[in-house]
Formats: sequence, C-alpha cells, structure tokens
Amino acid sequence: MFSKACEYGIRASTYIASQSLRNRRVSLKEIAEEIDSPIAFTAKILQQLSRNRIVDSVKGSAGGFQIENKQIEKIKLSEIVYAIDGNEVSMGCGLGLKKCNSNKPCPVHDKFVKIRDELKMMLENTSLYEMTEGLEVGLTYLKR
Amino acid sequence: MFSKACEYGIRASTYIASQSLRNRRVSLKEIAEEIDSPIAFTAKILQQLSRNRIVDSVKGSAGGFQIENKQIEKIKLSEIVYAIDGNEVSMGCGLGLKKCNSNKPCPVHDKFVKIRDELKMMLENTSLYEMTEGLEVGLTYLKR
DNA sequence: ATTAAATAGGACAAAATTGTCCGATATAAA
DNA sequence: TTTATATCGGACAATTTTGTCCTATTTAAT
Repeated sequence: MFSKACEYGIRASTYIASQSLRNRRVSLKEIAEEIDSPIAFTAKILQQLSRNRIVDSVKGSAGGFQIENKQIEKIKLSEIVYAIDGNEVSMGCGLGLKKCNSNKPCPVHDKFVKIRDELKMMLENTSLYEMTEGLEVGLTYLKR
Repeated sequence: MFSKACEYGIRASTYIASQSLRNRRVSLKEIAEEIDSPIAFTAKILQQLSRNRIVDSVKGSAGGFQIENKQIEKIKLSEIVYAIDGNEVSMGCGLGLKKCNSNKPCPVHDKFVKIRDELKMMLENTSLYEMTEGLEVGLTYLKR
C-alpha cells in the first residue's frame, strides 16, 4: 500500500510526536532505534518531512527532531503520506489507467473509488496525536 | 496499491475473458495492444497467470490465451491479485510491522484492518465476468 | 516434411526504490 | 576559540521491479 519510505516516515513522525508531548527532542539515532529502521535511510526521510514542515529539525549539538505540541493534533496521517508517496494511493486508478474517471472508467472504477474514498477519509481524519495515545500506555507499538 | 505487473495482469485477464465469451482465443500481441502494455513484460505476466491456472495458454500456430467460459464467473479479482502480488495488500500491516496483530498492534492497526477487510471483500466478491460486462457495450475501458 | 506463427523461458538491461557513506554545516558546551 | 555532537545533502551501492531480446518448443497449415 505505502512505500517503505512512507512506512518509516509515519513511524518516525509518530515517535517524534510522542516524545515531543513529553518535551523531549529526539536524535536520528534514537528514532531509528525506536522504530527499527535503517538509520541513514531514515535520515533522508526525516529531511523530506522537515522540508515539508511536518517535523522541525534542529542542527548542532543537542539538536534533533521535534514537533510543536499544538501541531500534533493538527497534523494528519494524510499529510505525511502525501509528502512522501504523493496522493496516487488515494486518487489513482486501481488498474493504472492514466485517464480513468467516471466518464471513461476502468471496469472496477466504482468499486475502487469506494475503497479509496474510505482510505482517504481515514488518512485525513487521523491525527498524529491519536497515533501517540496507545504508545504511552504500551497498547500500541512502532517496531517489529 | 498494486504492482504494475498486477495491474497489467488484471487488465489482460479481463480482456481475455471478454473475448473468450465470444469464443475468441487471443494472441499476446492483441492483448498488449488492447490493454496498452509492454508486450514482452505482458508475456511474463501471462506465463504466471497460466501457471496459476487463471488463464489457459495454447502454443503453436493459431495459439494464444483463453479462459473457459464456465470459469469466467468463478474467477475472482482476488485470485489474480494474490497470484501476482501475494496477499500482503489485504493482509499486511499498514506501517510495515512484521508481527503486527490485535495483541501487539501498530497505532493504526484497527483503522487499517477496516479498510483492508473491505478491500479484501471487494476483491473476493468481484468476478471476471462482472468486469467484462461494461466492456462489451463501451461503458468501461482497459487502456489509457 | 517444411514452414510459419505462436507461447515458454532464460539471460540480460533499465529504472526505481531502498539503503550507505562521508564531508559540509550548524550549534551548544567546555 | 575549540571541540564534540548533531543534521544536511551529495555521491554512491544494492536490491527490486519493470522491461527487452533471443532461442527453444509447440502446433496448424501448406
């Protein structure tokens, strides 16, 4: 469904958010350990998220990544996904047709639109804050 | 959502089914033209579908691909997808966790299960026959 | 039998994705 | 001011996916 880069990006953002809520800025090293991802690849993805203003990065000693607390509730899963994978996943044709639409649909157009619309709604309605809730109390996990 | 190979596979199967209903066996060349796909790559995918008994292939002069008419209603979209992409798309974790399940879920486990279950139901309930219906009357398309 | 036309399958090539390494740059602390 | 510790970003490498080409094999028709 999503690329590896996107999966790591979501997990990283969620971890950063969970720590930002405790006023902790976290390093790349810590992030990669906590989400079990390849560190250098994760660095690239964090750069992308930083350029897209989804996470804040601070260079230099005691630097790292963080997200403003008031942003954590505002940032939706969709923003992370669109920043890394684009919106093909919730907008594109299931059979790969470039110009598939309701006027010139592929044979599964309507059925896919239904699924994709639900996916789209889910992504656009799920906030980073929601995703951190279970983490704190050990109900949800970001590795393995 | 699906790989290119899978998209071509679905489109090819649908075209073969539509022509089999008219008792026409079709060649690789015709298929690739009608679904606008790279011919040699499409050949590989058809071999896979043939080995998985989703399409029948006939070698030699006047050979080509076909699907038994009584099978066209029985073959579901899910069989094609699983044969080419596996069932990761309807079973795997949205964040790429290997051991994600309801006991040790990722932060979006429940939300993804809901989407994936619907996708799974749709794939398993959509027959090749259904997909050919609009084609005949020019209501649906397999290229561009 | 020979030939023409078709799929099967192996080897190879190109492109995209995933992943690594290292020097440049920025910043806090000594 | 120097040093230690971060991220940034460019170049490179490995792997996977996508795509091509060519020969072998099969089959129908001549």
